[in-house]
Amino acid sequence: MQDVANSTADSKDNFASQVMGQLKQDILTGYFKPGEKLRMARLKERYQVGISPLREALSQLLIEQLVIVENQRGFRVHPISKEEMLDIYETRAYIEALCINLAIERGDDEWEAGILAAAHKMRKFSTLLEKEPHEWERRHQAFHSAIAEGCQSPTLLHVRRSLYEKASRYRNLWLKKNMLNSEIFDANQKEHDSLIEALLNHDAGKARELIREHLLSPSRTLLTTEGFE
Amino acid sequence: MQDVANSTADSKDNFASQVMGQLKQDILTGYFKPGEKLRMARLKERYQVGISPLREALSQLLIEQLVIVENQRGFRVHPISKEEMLDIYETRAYIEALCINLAIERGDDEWEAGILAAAHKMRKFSTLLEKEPHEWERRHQAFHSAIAEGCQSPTLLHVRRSLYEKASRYRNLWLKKNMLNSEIFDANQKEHDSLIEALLNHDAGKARELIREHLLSPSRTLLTTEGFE
DNA sequence: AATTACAATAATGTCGACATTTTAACTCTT
DNA sequence: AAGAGTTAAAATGTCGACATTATTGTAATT
Repeated sequence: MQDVANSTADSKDNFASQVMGQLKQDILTGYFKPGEKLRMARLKERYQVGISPLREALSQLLIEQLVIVENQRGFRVHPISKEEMLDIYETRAYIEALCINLAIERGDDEWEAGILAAAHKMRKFSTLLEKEPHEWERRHQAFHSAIAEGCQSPTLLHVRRSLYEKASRYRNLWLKKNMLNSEIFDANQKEHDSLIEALLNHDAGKARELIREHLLSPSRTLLTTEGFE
Repeated sequence: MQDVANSTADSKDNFASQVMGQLKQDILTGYFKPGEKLRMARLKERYQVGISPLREALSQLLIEQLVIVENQRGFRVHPISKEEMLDIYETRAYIEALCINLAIERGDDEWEAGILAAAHKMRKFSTLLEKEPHEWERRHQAFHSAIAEGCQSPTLLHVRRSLYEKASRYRNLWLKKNMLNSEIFDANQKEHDSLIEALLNHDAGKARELIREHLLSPSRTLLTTEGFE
């Protein structure tokens, strides 16, 4: 609940916070390409702010490892690599499995209800997948978040969110290739159903196995995609 | 290896990076108390830099959740609480157990050698514990890092490091109370020995159990300490 | 005496300007 | 024509200054 300030840039926040949200989106969605130089003059013009808030925003993204900096040579978008992708996805799988494990231990009726509600909203939108992929991805993420939040650990959920964002750039590459592939999409839906079943049955072992496969299969597809190294 | 810039403030780095390291230390060691207001004039004087690098450094610590910000009301040191402490320690225990699990799977002879070397340096220093507690804590941390690095996952190790830093403020409270308690200290040493034994035997279950106890027992002691809420 | 209204004081967030370093372009030499 | 050395242009990192907002202190009213 403490991260809500990042998701929607409230006008009450300072420029740095607002710019940091927009800049993060621009990096995650690929408007700024991996490795690309982030020239101050261009950023100033795009976000309509001075240098100070820009540098503050970039300093934050530096910690989140979405940009890199070289002294006197400015900022660049953090490069992508197969090695980093595999490492992020692998770690994410472990963290997500951990969240689910704890959620099954600690989750109550409200938790289960939240999952079913989120799953419903996601399914209802599946016909609009091609028209509004962004909104679909949002609901997909909300579904998985509803599951993970059952662990009730702000610290662990913060780690999870950070890894999700780092993985976003890679997933967006995957989405561009596989979004319209209905075979893959249907298989994905089935995986969600199986996962829900395992969760409601409190079958932690099965749930861990399913989430691992669900998260890692895109990374295997991405390995064969061009645009790395 | 990519985080090395943070540990020692190289003169090649810009002011923001250097100040961020010093400020982080000052927060972790308690020079700036939890909840304390961080007035710009004071920070300017202490670190001998202008406002711009200061705000960049604070922006980074904001993401690391070591400071908080309220619009037009400046920065404060992130407050501490029993709830946060328990959550951080609990999460840390899971992450550390995960690192150890993977390290036992993936670790080679060099990994085992590194652990024994770090353990030796730590033991050799145990007689100087009272004179130079800071150096002892450094070696203690190096020992545990040597173990965890066997997981060979930069992403997971980054998460681990971040949690270690967040926990530092709480551990420093603990150290002030229990550093000179030789009974606790000796028990600690024994826990290290048992852990090493389990690691060399590739007994993942036992190692997980030991590290969990090793990490969580200080948090239980801290629960009874004054200075919270 | 306590509370509200108001004034003065202080602190923050942002911008523009300056010095320094990097990058690009150009000339000259072999 | 290719490469090294030099010069011009551009970009970065830092500081001081300004407008805006919060905080403190004081006076007036009930």
